[in-house]
Amino acid sequence: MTNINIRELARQLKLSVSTVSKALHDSHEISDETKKRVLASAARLNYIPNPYASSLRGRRSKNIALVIPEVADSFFSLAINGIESVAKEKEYHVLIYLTHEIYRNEEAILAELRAGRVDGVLMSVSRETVQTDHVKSLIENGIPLVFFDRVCEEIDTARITTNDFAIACTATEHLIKQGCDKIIFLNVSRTLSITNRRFEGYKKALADHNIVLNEEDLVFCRTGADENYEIIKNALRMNPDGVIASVENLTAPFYKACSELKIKIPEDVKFLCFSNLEIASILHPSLTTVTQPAFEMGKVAATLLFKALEKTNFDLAKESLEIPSSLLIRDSTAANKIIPPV
Amino acid sequence: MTNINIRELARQLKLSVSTVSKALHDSHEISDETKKRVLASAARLNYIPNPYASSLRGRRSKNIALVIPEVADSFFSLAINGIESVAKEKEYHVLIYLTHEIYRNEEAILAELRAGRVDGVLMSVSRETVQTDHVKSLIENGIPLVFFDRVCEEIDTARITTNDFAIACTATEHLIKQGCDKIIFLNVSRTLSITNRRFEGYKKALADHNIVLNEEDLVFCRTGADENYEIIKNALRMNPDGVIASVENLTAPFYKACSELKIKIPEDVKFLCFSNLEIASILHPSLTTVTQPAFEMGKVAATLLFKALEKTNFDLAKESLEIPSSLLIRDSTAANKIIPPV
DNA sequence: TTTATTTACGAAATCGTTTTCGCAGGAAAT
DNA sequence: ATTTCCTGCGAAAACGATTTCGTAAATAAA
Repeated sequence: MTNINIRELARQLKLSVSTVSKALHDSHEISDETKKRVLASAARLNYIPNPYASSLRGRRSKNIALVIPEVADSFFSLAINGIESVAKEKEYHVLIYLTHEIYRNEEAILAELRAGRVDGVLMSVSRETVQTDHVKSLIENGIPLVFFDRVCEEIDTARITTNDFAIACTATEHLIKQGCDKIIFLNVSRTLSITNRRFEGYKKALADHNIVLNEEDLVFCRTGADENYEIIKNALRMNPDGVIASVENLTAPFYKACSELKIKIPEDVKFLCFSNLEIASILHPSLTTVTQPAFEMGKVAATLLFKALEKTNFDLAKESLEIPSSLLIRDSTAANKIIPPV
Repeated sequence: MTNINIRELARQLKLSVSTVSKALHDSHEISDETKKRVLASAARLNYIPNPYASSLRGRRSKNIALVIPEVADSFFSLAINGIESVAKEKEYHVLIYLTHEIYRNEEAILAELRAGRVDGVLMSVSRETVQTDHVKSLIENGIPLVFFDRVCEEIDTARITTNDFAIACTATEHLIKQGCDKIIFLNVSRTLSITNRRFEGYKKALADHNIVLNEEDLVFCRTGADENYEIIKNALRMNPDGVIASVENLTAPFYKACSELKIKIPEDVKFLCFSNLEIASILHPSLTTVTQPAFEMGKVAATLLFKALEKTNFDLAKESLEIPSSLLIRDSTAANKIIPPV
């Protein structure tokens, strides 16, 4: 029924508990013969060490936490795969926590983690996060944390990001080259570093091409698909010829709004989105995306965290890394055919 | 730096460790005044009990495991939300494990879980799973398990499923009513209970309408999008007028294949898919789906698991539940216009 | 007044490992 | 022949909480 423990194992082998433990850990103190006996017995009896006893004694849990806003977002689900692949290799376990983009959830989660349920934390902050005391407090408690994608700039630890500024600039220039000069930027948060960096890249591209940025060109969306649909419909009334959506889940409301308003993509308005949606290529028109290296970012973040866990004196603060995104040009930003002058 | 423990807390309060522990657990043995003092001190010093010590002593971890094939699938990401919502309420933590549809991964994960890292398990089996010894062994170790969506029929525990058979029948009949009589079924596994039940529902509908089922009408896909694209292209050469895809990730290869072969949906072939994709409605044509109550299923499965954890003598085997899916009819299965006879 | 009961707390055992330390006994060195 | 050094193992002390049991004082019952 319940699991066998090391004492019982020792009793059956007529050895002491400490000898068995050492044999299982392949200690040099134990003869090869004894080791073989112990391992054979352990396998036969299906002995698995109690993880809580090990953690309590060894002060390491073999758990890491993954703190993210949402899981129903392709960036995060791909990143999880990257993280899981590393964790599995290191024989670590992954605890998943969702903030649902709410700061006080994030705060409560990190507070709980301070107790040591996990050895380290991988995190992407919520849209609302401005304060960072909860993160500082965790790190001060000796729990290393690596940010990926959505980071807190002021925290001195590793940040795995992508080139949001540069790629947003490139993407905006792409729209400009395709003939746009009234481009709207759909943001979701005034505080989120990544979308703000994307916005800065967009501004840079406009400035470089002497396009004036009007206040109305920056539109803030919310979390619900329905409200975003309304917000986008409103935004489209300003007759933009290009739209950049800073997050994936604005795609559906955008396509719907265009369809409702009989606005044609890309003829009337060109559209591109920061997205990892696999299905972007079968949308109609197929969607031009800025695609982040989600799996890779997860993998690198996890690898770094494990380095910090394995090596002492490993300074995470010196390990930030930027992995480039790619602009995948598809039909939603195709140039209009030039009607030849008569 | 490191967390304060109960001994230090007791020292500062000039109380014994046991008194402090009891006060924190609101024991009747402790006076209100002392309780107040202890709670105040604990809050001030940011005391959080070491979860491993508690788990070791109390023989419960406050962890549950979620074992699923993939996270990059809308059904599972929505189900995770449902599960997380319950876990959070119960102050439990969720460990996530991915099998990537590989049986031996599933086996290794469950073997590890037998040691007691978690108090209970929520699981959706991989495509490859036929044997069930790993599950039995876990349950025999006293760890309750609840299946959701993809279940093992022969294991005597709670199964949260949806009406795969009935809804597949309904969906197939819908295609028949729309004028199809050569309908192909895209399956992914010979062993997976849910897609097989869907297949049975499809067969029933065909039989009810006196449509002969040819061997070639059942097509098996694989895991990679690219190979599925080829498989589907091949299948389309049989000129079906209807296609049912039993899992979500066949949508993209199907649309691509049709586009490549210049086959029009729904004029040349009507298509529907078992899917929770939110953007089904903005595909072109918008996609008719059989949509499972993913969030609800996750939530119910988790709720049931917690009941089993809280109550003794709660018989999970008697708690299986079926929650109906819905057929969301959109343009990909629209009837052809009837060309009036001259 | 004596005895029973309640109240409020502390000492110590316990959960299952890991690790430090000690100690035999044999081998090697002096 | 004595001392030093390995080798292989066991006893016991952690890790930090919970819980059982014991007990002194205060109160209630007799």
